[in-house]
Amino acid sequence: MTTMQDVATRAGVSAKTVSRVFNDDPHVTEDTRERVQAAMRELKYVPNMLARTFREGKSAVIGIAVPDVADPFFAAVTKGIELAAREHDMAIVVTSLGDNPSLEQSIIETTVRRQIDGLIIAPIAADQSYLLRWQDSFPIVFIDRIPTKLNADYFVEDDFGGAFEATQHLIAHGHRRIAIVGDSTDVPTTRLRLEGYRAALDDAGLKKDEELIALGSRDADAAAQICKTLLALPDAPTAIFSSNARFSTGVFPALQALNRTDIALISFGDFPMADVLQPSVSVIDQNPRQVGRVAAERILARIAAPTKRFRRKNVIPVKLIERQSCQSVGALSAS
Amino acid sequence: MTTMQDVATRAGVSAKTVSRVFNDDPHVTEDTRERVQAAMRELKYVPNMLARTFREGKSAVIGIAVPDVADPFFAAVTKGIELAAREHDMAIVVTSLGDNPSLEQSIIETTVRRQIDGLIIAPIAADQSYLLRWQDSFPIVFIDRIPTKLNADYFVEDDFGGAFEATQHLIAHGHRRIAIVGDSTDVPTTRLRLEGYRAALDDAGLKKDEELIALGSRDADAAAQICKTLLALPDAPTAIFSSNARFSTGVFPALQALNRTDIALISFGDFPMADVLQPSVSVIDQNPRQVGRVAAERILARIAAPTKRFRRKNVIPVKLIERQSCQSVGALSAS
DNA sequence: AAAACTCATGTCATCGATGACATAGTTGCT
DNA sequence: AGCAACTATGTCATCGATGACATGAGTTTT
Repeated sequence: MTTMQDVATRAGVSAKTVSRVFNDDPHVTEDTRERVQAAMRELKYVPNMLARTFREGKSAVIGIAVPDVADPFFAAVTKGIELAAREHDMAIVVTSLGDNPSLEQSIIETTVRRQIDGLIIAPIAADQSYLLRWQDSFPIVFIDRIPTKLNADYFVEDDFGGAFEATQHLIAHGHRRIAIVGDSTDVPTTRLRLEGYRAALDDAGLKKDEELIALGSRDADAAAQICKTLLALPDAPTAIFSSNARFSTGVFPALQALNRTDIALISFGDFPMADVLQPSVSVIDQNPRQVGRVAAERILARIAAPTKRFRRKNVIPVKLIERQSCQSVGALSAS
Repeated sequence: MTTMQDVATRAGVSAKTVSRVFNDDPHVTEDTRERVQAAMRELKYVPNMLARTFREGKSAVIGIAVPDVADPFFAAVTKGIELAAREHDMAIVVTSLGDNPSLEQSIIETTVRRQIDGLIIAPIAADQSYLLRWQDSFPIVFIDRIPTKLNADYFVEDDFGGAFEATQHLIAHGHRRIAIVGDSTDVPTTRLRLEGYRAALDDAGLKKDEELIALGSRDADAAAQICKTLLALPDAPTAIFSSNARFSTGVFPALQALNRTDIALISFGDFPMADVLQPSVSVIDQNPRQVGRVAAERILARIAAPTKRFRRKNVIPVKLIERQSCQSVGALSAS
């Protein structure tokens, strides 16, 4: 590997001068500059970022930790972060936390040792207090899920509002027995969505039936399974509110397999092909790319102005995209 | 930030001894070890990876460059790489190349400056000779697309075979006018798939009609558009071979919008919900996660044994997943 | 013409961890 | 006892780039 010293020797100057040329320092004669640049070209000099960043103590890297990079939602978030980061010559190191909350801390800590300049995290555990000690080393921004036992910036979707709207939408279409399918209430997101669901039922004066609250699934398959159980109930639901997109990709096929596309479905979170399924699935759209972008911009803003004050809690509005899956049976077949 | 020197002072030893304790060097008395460990705990010492890796000249990072991290295929590849990398305590830095080939080189070069230990790339440009000079610094592995103007390891799917099989499958279902939709033949992948398609037609003694070869689209929307054009042809195709999954997510809705789900469709590359669409879409499955894993393992193997020889060209078999979209009209409506 | 000032360039130290080597103290063996 | 072998620990240099400061040559000022 070619170093500045190599270039310096070749050009007959000191390493410092090479550094100056490289960094466009005006205090270099045109003549020297050209000789150095020629030497750089000949030796194909490439700066060693590791040395530079080591000296600065910073790595020009933003760490990203999400439950699963392959999940379309988080993949889109990642893309949003990446695009924003690139505008500031920052790279991103990405990590999947998986679904075992007890591993979260150690996975994060290996990331953090790399002297990242900022961390964007969608946590899976029920306690992020371990991040406290890092907070004055670099900015930390939570996305999708609020931090627990820690104060930090966060950008979350309007979980309560979205769930409320989704449920209300089902009610408006005449549904009275509405089930909710989701993961664990350990996840703050799910908790809030459940609350939104409950509030909408209350609002409409509907009875809340605990047997229609089907939480606790771990993946799409489990969601599909629980969906079958729900429909086998003596007093089965006529509509399902799927509290996240991942589960919707399990619930929809389950309904289809049972030939029960008469059951209304609405999903918190858009998902690929939701608009071309039959029936197309109404969703609460979260704009993940935007979430990623604003989170990254917050990190960058905090790096640029460490003392400035920012709004901690940021709720990103969600949008109901109405498709066919909530239409009443009559309306659907008539279409 | 706490350094080894801080810990050393606190424990009344030299920094080197702290280093020894940290690295489990046996030449430390139990007594000293404990004092140092206590000091580390009190000061919450965390090693500075940047310093370590700078000294080693390596960063314990694998660089990944793909056209788009948010694309489900590449997201899955990334996941596969990440899981393999983590087993070796390596992090991944991810970069999207976008769709402008002329930017590829500069994007890669910013990644490469970070002294990555290996690079996994799915290129978008038509010339990777610029990577030549890096080849003896760290292993480079191509995925999905073979390198151009460069010799390097690659792991690609069986493009020719898969396309052949897909086309043959359509022929077996009675189709005689089969269109192919894809991006540019600048992409080797597409070129090979086109060849597979042509070979299958030849094999069956079918006439190859140039107007059915609809390449050149840049995204799903363009693919949808071209699909409409195809169907408006006087002698329109009865089947479409979509040469990649991304485009299939454009073609399918287009067919549906035109109410032409009688047109058979097969997709090179599985995509989310393909199995629950109506009709469900037959695909050539590529197993992206596996592609990611083997690519990462090759990187790791090359790092571990720099002189060992490996097979350069690796073709990963693909698998036809038969669903409904190629069934003849009669069969489908009867199902 | 001497003093003051510019400007190009160089020298040295530094960032944190760690190899190479040094040193002082201890144990073991004849 | 005397010397080798070993052990615990320390000192120094190093990785590459770059800030702080130094130097020396040339230029301006009075």
